[in-house]
Amino acid sequence: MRRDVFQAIADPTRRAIIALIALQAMTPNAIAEHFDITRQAVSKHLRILSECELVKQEQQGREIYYTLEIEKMKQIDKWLEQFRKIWETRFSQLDNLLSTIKKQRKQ
Amino acid sequence: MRRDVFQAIADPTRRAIIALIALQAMTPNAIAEHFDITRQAVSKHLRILSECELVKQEQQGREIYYTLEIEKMKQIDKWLEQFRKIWETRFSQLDNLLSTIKKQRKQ
DNA sequence: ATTTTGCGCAACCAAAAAGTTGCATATATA
DNA sequence: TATATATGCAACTTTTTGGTTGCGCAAAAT
Repeated sequence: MRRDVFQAIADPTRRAIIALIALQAMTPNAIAEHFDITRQAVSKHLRILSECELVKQEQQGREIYYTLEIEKMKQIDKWLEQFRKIWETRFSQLDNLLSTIKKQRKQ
Repeated sequence: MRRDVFQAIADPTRRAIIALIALQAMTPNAIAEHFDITRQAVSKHLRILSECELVKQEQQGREIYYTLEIEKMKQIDKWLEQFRKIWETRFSQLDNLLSTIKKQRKQ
């Protein structure tokens, strides 16, 4: 089973769950109330998020609170780094171009 | 068909293609040479990337060069922003904690 | 003019994903 | 103790995905 962070955030429901529990730990039932799908479907999403270590569980009596492992999100940030470098370079190139034009106009 | 950037980067082959053409525009055949899949499979991936506007095509005779629309990648960056805020807050909280401990040790 | 090459598109297939219902289990509560 | 609640797990269904092969068309090369 191919389970990575990128696959985890591919599903819009999962992205919504992530954003939801980022603010505070929640139980599957509480999460399910925010969506039009059954609790079991939410549970499945949570299992996928667990499998790629994006969430962790905290048992509290018969309730299980799910919290976001925000550190794992940095993995996406890290992958994005290479592109951030490119768009920053392009921006500075544009910046150079603009200042060159400016100089030429002064002459 | 639900086509967004997050779904586009879910597939590892697609992520590799994105990284590949980020550096320079390439034709489907040239891209396919980097992988163990057929040109048609690459073509399909390129179509998905096109549909969510992550790549654009440039016809040159019978060849079609695919280039990355790097601006679109910022959409992921933007989504990540909300979490970046959280982990930066946590970091500064840890920072506060550490400096508090430091102060207490001095007393 | 004929052949080769580069490409997209359609049909098909197997595997995976996303959802459902039903059930078992453990913890609260009456 | 009996009942209600919170959850996970298994079986099943439908849709989506990632791949294939086979085609047709247009541009290059021969």
